[in-house]
Amino acid sequence: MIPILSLNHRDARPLHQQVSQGLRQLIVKSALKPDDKLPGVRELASTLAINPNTIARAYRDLEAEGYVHSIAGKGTFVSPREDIGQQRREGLLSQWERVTAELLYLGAGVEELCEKVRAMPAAAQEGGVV
Amino acid sequence: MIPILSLNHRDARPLHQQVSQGLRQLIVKSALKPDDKLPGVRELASTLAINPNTIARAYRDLEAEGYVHSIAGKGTFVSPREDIGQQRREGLLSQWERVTAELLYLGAGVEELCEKVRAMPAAAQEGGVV
Amino acid sequence: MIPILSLNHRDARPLHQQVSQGLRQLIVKSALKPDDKLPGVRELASTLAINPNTIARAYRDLEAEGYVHSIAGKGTFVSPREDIGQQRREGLLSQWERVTAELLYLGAGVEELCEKVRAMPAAAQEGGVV
Amino acid sequence: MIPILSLNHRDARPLHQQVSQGLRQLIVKSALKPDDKLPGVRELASTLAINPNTIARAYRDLEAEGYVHSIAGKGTFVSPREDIGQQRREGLLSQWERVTAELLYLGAGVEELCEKVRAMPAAAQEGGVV
DNA sequence: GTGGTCTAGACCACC
DNA sequence: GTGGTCTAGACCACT
Repeated sequence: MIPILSLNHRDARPLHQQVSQGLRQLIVKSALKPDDKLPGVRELASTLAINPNTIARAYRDLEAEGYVHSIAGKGTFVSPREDIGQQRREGLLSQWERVTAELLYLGAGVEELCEKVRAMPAAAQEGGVV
Repeated sequence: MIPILSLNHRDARPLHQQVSQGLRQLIVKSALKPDDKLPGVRELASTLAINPNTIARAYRDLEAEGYVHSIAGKGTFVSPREDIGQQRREGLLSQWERVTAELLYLGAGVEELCEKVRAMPAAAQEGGVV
Repeated sequence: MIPILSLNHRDARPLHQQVSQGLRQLIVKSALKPDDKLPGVRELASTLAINPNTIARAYRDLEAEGYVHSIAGKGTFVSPREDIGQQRREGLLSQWERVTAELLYLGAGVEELCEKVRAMPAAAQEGGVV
Repeated sequence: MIPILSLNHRDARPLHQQVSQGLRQLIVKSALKPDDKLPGVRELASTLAINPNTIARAYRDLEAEGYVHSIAGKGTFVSPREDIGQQRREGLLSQWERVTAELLYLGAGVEELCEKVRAMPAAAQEGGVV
């Protein structure tokens, strides 16, 4: 029982998106590493007390992005970083540029943001890249 | 022919959101400066070939965020930076942290991102004040 | 037959505002408590004999203020007090000061108003917790 | 040149409402006392650099409420408090109760509000009631 | 001519 | 069945 997800039933976003984003963050922060097995659809569904269809939808979306891959009869596993689609990379980058530009407009300092970037990967790399 | 927005009808995001985001970016990049007048609701609607109500919704949302202010009978105008609500600032920052973490995981270099940040405000200020 | 709202079609204020204000008052007076479900958009619309879009607009505005939160596919629910934005608090206070000053000018007694204030929360709490 | 009004051209409210509210506040705070003459329509219009029709509309609304009275050929004058319509009194009181209830719900203290009420009339009464 | 409101009716995603 | 989106078209108030 490695992965812990918290659902916010008062969040406007659909549940399947909350699930997929939560798992994505666990992967990104290396709490789930390549080849780790995700909990089964029914198992996770009962843990979170929601419909299995919702979990399945989340897994399907993550698979389309390249974050995980399913093997029939065995389960769903974290994929290596290299499998993540270029499409997602590009989308993320343009989103990042939009958000960063807005933050700067709103008065965030250039160095302030840079420091935040530098402080971030420490945690991720710990358990990530050897 | 001041503001150019491109809509993608195949995009999953609602049209009104694409419109508001596009305008927000124009403001953030100083292509639209405080007190500038936005195109009229009907005018922009016919330019983009969508319903005026959709534009009105976008304007209303931007107004709630503090990016613009509408005056019945006169038009919709860009507001000064200071009017933008604290709520939006906070939401943006957490979004930025999520996206940045994911980009780093996907192989983006810390210095690469920092350089992008540094290069950004230059462009914004250039396009603005000349 | 939980929530009762009365609309005045001769009132100068727009319908969606009458609806949102009415619901806000029900929340403030604890007739609707956190996590309570508001009537569905179509349901309330047919009860009040107005268009569902108008109700949706009211719900959306209340959501922006933090009074309620909507979940697609489930419904609209009362949010906890803490979710209400600081912006609204500030606006209310300045409005309260204007109105109070005018009432005092019109002959309302200081102690008379104070007594009203003191008498108020009692009613709210009584109707709430029993 | 007694009365000073500041218009906010970025305010969403129509100009005539800003004018009438501004004048009402001046009366309420005894900056304008009964029988004082308001500036002429054209005079105030040129002072504020707006259309005379807008001023005329504001004066007309204030007259309907009983705050002022116009004498053809002479001008517009502040009326005694007694002339202010019962209708407005009632409207104000119900508005005050709504706003007060909401402030209490949002955490304002009973005594905090009472103190504000007590601190208020000091300024008003100075030049007001003998 | 401007934004704001309201109606009527349709379609979609979510659960 | 829920809320969300979008369209089409009408009317109003403000400047």
